[in-house]
Amino acid sequence: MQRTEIKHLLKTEALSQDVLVKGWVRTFRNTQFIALNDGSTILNVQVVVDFQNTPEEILNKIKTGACLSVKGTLVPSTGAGQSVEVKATEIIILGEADPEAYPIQPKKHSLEFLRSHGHLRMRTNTFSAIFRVRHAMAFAIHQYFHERGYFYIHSPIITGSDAEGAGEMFRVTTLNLDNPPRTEEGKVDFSQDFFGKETNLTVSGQLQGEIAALALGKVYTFGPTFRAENSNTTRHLAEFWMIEPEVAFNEIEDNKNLAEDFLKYLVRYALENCADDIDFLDKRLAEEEKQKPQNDRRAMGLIETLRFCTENDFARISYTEAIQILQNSKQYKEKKFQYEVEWGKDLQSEHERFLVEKHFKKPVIVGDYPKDIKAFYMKLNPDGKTVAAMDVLFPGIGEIIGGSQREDSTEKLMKRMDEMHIPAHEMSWYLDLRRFGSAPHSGFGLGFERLMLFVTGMGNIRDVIGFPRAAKTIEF
RNA sequence: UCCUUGGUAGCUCAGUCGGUUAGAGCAUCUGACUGUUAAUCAGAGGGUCGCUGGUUCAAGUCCAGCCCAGGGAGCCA
Repeated sequence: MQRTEIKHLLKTEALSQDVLVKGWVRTFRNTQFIALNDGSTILNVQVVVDFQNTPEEILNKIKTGACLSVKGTLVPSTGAGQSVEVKATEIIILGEADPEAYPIQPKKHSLEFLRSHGHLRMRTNTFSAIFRVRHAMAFAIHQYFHERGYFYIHSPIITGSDAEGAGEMFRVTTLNLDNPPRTEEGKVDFSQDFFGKETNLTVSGQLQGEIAALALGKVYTFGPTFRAENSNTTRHLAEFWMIEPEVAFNEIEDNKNLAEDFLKYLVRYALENCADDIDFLDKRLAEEEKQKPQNDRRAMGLIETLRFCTENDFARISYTEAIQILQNSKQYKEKKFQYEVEWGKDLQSEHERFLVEKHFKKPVIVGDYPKDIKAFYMKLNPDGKTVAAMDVLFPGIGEIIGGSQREDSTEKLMKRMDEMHIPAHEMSWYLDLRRFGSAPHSGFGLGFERLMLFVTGMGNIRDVIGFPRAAKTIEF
């Protein structure tokens, strides 16, 4: 007999037909009612046990976490919580779960506790919901770009370029670290390493994306990204997934339009395609918020926040305007900001949060940053002081997207590289993109897990990736 | 890396001014009940108080160092 997935079973008309379901016990109530879940949906199916005619040794093994195969008939439920249920005729224990030893019991567990039992946490409602949504978001990303004629580019994981300038890198080597070969000056001789030079894990697929965009027009990458920063926060990982579209002929405004349309599409996709899971996560968040003091609570619930995001235009301001808004704020005048607000200095988290959560109360795109606080490849504006950069700031998360129009003038790019001490000889291929058939082009990077934080309402980035890698954290 | 708050039963936490035998809820086990929705009721078992050292007649409680975790900051997506 074919197994029916619970997701489909719950939408089936109950006509006392024979069915086979398999799944894991969530709770066993009253020696009679099993809440069974098989991961296909957050919803459980209720299995009704004829306990008087079921052997004791089977009944004793129906415990939270145990895996069952159940044959029975699908009937309308007389109970209130569900429309259909399975009257069991045969129960087979596929895998026992000793309740004395199994850590996941039908009670509220803290996220920290579940994080420390990472191999079992996907069996909970919260985490199964998160990972179904994560799949849906990954799928929606490909669908969005595919429908619009973008090409998916596989940027390399190992890079020989050390000029990407996005933080600390993980070294890739096959050299014997106990006794590496040395040059005459006593330095490690990387010419004897596997690739014949120093290599690292990628910190960005952007530069390769630019190569592809200036040939194929519209491209994107979606892959793992590695940063060896010793950062210990709720929004940083050492290994994370990043989406980086890169588009020839797009100028900075086109880039902002793409970012806004893309994010709204993804959020709408989650609302439309993950309703049960989002609904659960909405309730979970509401429960969690209840525990907090009144003025620490979010202004809106999860679903409300997501709808709001899809229905309203993002605010768009320049860095210079942002500084003015901050300097005219009550907080600034009352010296409530810990860090200085001054043209030329980067916006701090507290400033970004003020703009998004207090002033505009919606997503904000900040553009035209001072050139000195941004990367060398960003296009210099006519004022000679700012660059065509853009950061998309989201409530509760901060920077979810960072992007820019790229400098397409060989001369200006070389000047910037010189000023920022980036060795031109190592980047000749990058300069060639400007030297031959240069074109205006733009792109951005979206942190996949930061998107996941927003869509699921979770607070810690380690809870929206299956197997988090961070400083001093690597398991499984 | 810095700041900050924590570490007490399987989990979540309480533990007063340093003072007798370290408590509660949930989970677990046993029994009762049997159309329940994290079922309910009764009872039972369960502790290296993060680790090391110090102060003291006496330390879960005070002090120092270390380890681990949460939150915030920096860096960034």
